[in-house]
Amino acid sequence: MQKTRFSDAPCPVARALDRVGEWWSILILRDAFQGLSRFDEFQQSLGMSPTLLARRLKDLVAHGILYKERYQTRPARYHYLLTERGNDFLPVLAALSQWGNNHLTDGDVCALLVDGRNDRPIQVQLVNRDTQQPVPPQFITLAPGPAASDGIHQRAELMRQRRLADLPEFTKEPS
Amino acid sequence: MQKTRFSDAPCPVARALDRVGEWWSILILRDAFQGLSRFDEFQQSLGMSPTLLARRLKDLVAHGILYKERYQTRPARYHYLLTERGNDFLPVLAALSQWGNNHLTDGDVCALLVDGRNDRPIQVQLVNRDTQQPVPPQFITLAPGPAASDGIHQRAELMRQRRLADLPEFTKEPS
DNA sequence: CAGTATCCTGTCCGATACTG
DNA sequence: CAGTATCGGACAGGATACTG
Repeated sequence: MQKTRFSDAPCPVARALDRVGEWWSILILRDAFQGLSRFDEFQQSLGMSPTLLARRLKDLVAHGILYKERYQTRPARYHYLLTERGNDFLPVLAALSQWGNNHLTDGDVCALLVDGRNDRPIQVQLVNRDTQQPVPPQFITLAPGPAASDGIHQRAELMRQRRLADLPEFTKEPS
Repeated sequence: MQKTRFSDAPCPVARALDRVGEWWSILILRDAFQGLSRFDEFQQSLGMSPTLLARRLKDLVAHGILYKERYQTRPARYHYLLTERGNDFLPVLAALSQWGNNHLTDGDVCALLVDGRNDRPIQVQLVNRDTQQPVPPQFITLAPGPAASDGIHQRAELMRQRRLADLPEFTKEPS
């Protein structure tokens, strides 16, 4: 809305960051997935100023990630709910949460992904779209698509060769 | 390093954002996964000022996501490679990329996830960790872990009930 | 309850210039 | 090539007060 730094970038990652790149936006979405919907619920949970919260909510609504709905007429009460686009954001949150839990906590895990039907833990995984078979991360490349520039194509090809040829290089740790 | 806004937050998402919350950090990682490693490669690809790039690289190294290595002695040449922690970040990038491609492009897909062994497209999926079976997103809840507060537990339980009881609510689109 | 209106500050970031 | 030094602007974000 007010900022358009990467909104016209061809890269989907950059475009995504243009929509949800602000810290608070992602934390708001996290809370939305945990069931929060009202203005004051977000404010209390996140401890942010109403001004900024209003700004972030407005942006998320403008980008079609949340939508605002009046759920009560007298007095008027609103809540913010996830659109389909917003719901589709869950895997990002899941991946972020999984990474955070694996690498950034000291054993005090505080948020887990579970299947609400049976409380089984969930894991993010990368799978072959056709076969549904899991693919080890070291084989995956962020390949450029049709809209990418030539330079990117060359880089990507080089990277793929490297990863396939010399896998140990990519699992090596700093000395 | 210089900022510690959420570094002590119990939520893994918040902690993750504390490490890679800056726009450029994620874009640097994206490029790292595409094979870039040298300072000037990043700079040229991202078009950012050397000052800022140095700062971001330093942060990523400090957080153990990249590591700096001299690959040539005379003259000294360095490159930045992904640590294991950095490599584990791929699912996040994948999820972000998938979301961006599905929702934020006008058909001009520019980056795809593929299995480098056979060029098959990759998809991010949420699966049951034990059975490896895919779980539909609407059943997934971001449940609080042991370290979460009571309030969060209550919210989460409420959310789970809502999602399980009234699924249509969560797939509804704005009028 | 659900925000808006202001004011202020930190810092993210850009641009340019310079060094081993 | 691989950065550091410095300056300045824009804006995210904080704090407080106020309204329907």
